[in-house]
Amino acid sequence: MEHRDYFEDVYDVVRLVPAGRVTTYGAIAQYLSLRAGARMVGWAMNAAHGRDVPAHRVVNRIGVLSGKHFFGSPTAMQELLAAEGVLVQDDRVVEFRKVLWDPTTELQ
DNA sequence: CCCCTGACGTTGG
DNA sequence: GCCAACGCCAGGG
Repeated sequence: MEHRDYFEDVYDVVRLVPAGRVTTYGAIAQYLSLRAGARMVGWAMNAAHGRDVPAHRVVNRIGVLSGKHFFGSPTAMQELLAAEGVLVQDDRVVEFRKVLWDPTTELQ
């Protein structure tokens, strides 16, 4: 992958996540070989507001909705996921392992 | 320039 | 599985 603005690279990957599936900050960082790491993927998402990016499909490594605070209401992220068939309970994605979509293994 | 704080993750105990 | 310590880079104070 090129050394273009990596924020854009992150957004491109997030846009590839199918509805009904979720991915993680770390998986994206690994797929793009970002030396910066998962933390900067989170930073990129921070700047993704208003952009055409399905940010609700990105959760942390154990399936927790760590970014829900950055959505309009406390339940907005969960509702967006539920509308796509991804159930959330106690801020955690139900059956996380099954709905996880890892670009490194899915995009070949 | 130093210190702290993150939409994070790995490692070691 | 839980917790603490780091590593990571960008911004803010």
